[in-house]
Amino acid sequence: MDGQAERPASGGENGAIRKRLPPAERRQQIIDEAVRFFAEVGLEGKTRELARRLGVTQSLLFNYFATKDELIDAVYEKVYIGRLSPDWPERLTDRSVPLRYRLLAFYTEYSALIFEREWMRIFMFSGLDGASLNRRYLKHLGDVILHPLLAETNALARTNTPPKMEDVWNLHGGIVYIGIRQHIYRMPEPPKPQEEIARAIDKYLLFFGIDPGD
Amino acid sequence: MDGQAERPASGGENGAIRKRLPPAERRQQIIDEAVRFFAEVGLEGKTRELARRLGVTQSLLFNYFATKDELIDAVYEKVYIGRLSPDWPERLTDRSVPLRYRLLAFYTEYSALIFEREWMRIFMFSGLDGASLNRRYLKHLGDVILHPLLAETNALARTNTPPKMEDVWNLHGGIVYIGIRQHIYRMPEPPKPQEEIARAIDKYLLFFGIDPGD
DNA sequence: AACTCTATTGAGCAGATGATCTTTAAATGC
DNA sequence: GCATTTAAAGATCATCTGCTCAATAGAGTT
Repeated sequence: MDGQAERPASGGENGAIRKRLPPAERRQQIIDEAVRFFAEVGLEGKTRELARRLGVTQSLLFNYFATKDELIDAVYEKVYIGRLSPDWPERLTDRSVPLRYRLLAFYTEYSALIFEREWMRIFMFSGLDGASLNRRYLKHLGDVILHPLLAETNALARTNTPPKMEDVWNLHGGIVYIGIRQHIYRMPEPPKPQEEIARAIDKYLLFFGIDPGD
Repeated sequence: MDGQAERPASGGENGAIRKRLPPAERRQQIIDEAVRFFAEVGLEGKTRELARRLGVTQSLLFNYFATKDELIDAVYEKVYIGRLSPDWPERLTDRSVPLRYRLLAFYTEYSALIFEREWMRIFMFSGLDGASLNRRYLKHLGDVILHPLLAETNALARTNTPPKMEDVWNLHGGIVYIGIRQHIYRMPEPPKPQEEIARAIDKYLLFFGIDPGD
């Protein structure tokens, strides 16, 4: 009933011979492209289109992943894993360093990791989907980053209104929103994101009367 | 080849007679349900499922909307229209009122409008989709709200670092992020959103040395 | 060069999906 | 009560989509 079917590989667009990779390598190749693909079009992207971009047949995908959901799980894993470095909780609570520097260091590194189109979009797609990995990530973020950060702020706050968790979320959200604007809404990148992050942090510290050197 | 086909109406779940509404009313009913439906499952939600929720046949939808895209456009219109009240630019620049009150008034009203699951999620879905209405909305927001707001801040700022557009975006983003957490990531609602908004505003004003009474 | 192993292709199925068109029946006017 | 109008249902199409499986051919071994 078809007569045309798929027709990739065997020479294809470029002259590259793309057949018969070692399975581990092919699997990785598929995941890498799937991350780009799903980040661009969403999790409802079709396997045939993904296969076309890879220059392989659609059926090959199911040789490496039993179902599309399993492929998406691999994409989640690849994207979520390693996004929260395990040494941050320690560094954020190192009181030998002024809080301002700790915050600057954290958000400089963190924004470098998350202000990236693939991460931002897949995070948002999976969030809208209610993916459990997304919820776990946010809980983890709260536990190991934001909550400690509240404690650090509390330890230094000089105002009579004590810092609340919501204040930390506000700091965090204001910074993350830079990436949302850029990668979800595709607005132009702000001139100097690092500077905006620094200002957000200073705003936060000033509100609680925390000196830059504390 | 079917033998079963769709089978809604004619009594259905509840005893309500649902046939033969006036076209304008039916059209509105479809749009209303479509907003809820697409907000929940995304724009790739299937017309058959939407029809099932409405208790009508899938083919009826195409009696009111030529294509699914046309229905989605109607959803966009319903959701986006009236979200930015036209009198805000005026009220935001009324210098007889302290800036703090103007900001409080604006964000109290604005958050009441946008901290709503349907809006938040359809806005995000359409943003990820690159919908032109989404881009126009953000441009409009920048032009009629945020840019004037920068001018107002500038007029009152007492610090030597002048306010920048990015500062306004940071204020805005930090507030909007409250709704994102709640409706996109489905985290629990903060205890008192209004209070958090007030604190975000005060942080902003304090950073530029603007007195609450100014 | 023949042989083996298995990564990859090619063909196709079953169910889903947007859309079309004919038929049915609810409301209205006479 | 009957005819007319048209909202809604019912049937169905062409295509798409995730997935399966037998056939093919690339690369290493002998």
